[in-house]
Amino acid sequence: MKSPANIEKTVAVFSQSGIFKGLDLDAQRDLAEMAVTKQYAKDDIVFQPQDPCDAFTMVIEGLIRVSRCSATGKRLTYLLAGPGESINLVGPFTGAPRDNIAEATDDTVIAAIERNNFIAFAFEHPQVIINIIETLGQAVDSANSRILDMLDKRVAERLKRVLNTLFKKYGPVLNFNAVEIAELASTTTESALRVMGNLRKKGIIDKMRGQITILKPEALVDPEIKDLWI
Amino acid sequence: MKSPANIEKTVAVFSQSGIFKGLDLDAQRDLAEMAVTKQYAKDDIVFQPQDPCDAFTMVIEGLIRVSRCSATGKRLTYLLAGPGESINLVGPFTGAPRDNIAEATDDTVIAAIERNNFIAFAFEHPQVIINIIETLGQAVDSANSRILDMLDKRVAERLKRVLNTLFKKYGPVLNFNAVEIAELASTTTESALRVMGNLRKKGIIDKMRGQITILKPEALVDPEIKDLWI
DNA sequence: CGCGCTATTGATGGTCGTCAACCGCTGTGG
DNA sequence: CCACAGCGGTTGACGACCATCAATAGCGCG
Repeated sequence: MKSPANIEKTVAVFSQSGIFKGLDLDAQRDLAEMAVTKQYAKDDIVFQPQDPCDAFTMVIEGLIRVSRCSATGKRLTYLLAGPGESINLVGPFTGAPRDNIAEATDDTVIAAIERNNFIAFAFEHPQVIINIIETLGQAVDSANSRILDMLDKRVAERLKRVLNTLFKKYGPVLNFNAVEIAELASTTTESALRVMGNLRKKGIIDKMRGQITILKPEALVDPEIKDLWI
Repeated sequence: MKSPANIEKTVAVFSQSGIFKGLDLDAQRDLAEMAVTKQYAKDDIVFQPQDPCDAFTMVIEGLIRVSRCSATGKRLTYLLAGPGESINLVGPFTGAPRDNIAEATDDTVIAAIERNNFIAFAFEHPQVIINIIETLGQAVDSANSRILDMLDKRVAERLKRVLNTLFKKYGPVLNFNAVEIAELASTTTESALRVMGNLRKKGIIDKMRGQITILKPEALVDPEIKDLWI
């Protein structure tokens, strides 16, 4: 759990993360010493609505989907956290539960830092606080931008934006199925499938079960539109 | 500008605010001494997209609307800031411009604290940082909840939610016109008008030019649904 | 008094959510 | 090793909801 190799791996991820980037190496190593790593298998639940928050959590390896459900069971995915991304920026400061659910979409390793230790560390390193606030600002902007998209974009355009964002983040081969794409584009599975059917006919993407391949990324780009933050 | 009466007024607002609540009085007074108050008339613009942020800003009196525009000119209002609410929680920490526009909807007085002074103060009073992060968390949750509402609620339900939230925040007499309500409910002016026409026929609200009166607040409540944060 | 903005209501059509049926994998259990 | 269940993918038909356009009326301000 606390083997030197483990610590080094954790430090390596921290140093590339949006939150801890730029801290001096000693501080990052102190932090890594405080971290406990945990393993999750595909589809394991990392936290649920109602769970209080007792630890800051960052993905070391793999991918975690953070989403929120409506009363009628529709699901909105608002964060896909890969290595170096945190799945709970607010929780450690308040300890309170939120309405989100976090699930591993792959075999995943996380680093968890007990909330009080994390808070103490953050206040000793103000840049960490600033990074957190900046990231939360991006989350707010991204959510508002999705609302505007729903007002004046059709499903096809929203979906292209999602695919383009995923392409920039993960490259041309995307391991997502239609349900997951729909939850990112705020639409239904059927509509997502229909639109992707068109994109396939046009030779812009290809796909097989659970996998989408972007063939012509340039066809997805809408100039004037910023990427999403997910 | 820095008359004792002014300072006292500012302290009084700070002490009721979500961000500075609970700080000891000396600290609040120190902060108020740093603040510069400014007046805005109805429809004045407080900041615009592209404006860098150089001061933390809190409303002392009046009301400021913070919204964001889409490429096609649609506008989404995501914050109505009254006394004790801040209109830029992220900006002071990054200094960077964002895509929001802030306008006074009434004659309004704000307190502005130069960004570096504010940051220094916040780091000396960690509770302020925690309050800011908690508030940003509410903003993210509220935005996501609006997205879910657009997926599985009809315009009538969204609008009732908006009216109910405004009622709780401002009481039964609301000085908003149909355009402003539409921008809060993510719909068009016509639809907002139509729905409010129905509510009037049912005796739930009354309205005249630029003013809505809630007659039966209980008819707006949807159990199971939390209030919005706007 | 006339211009402009808000309110109001009607008519129309498009988008897309919903329901339903079907196909082809894939993995499991007999 | 095969059969079957179950899930993801695919396509079609239908219709509700609501954005859009349009036309008009009322109020306020210079």
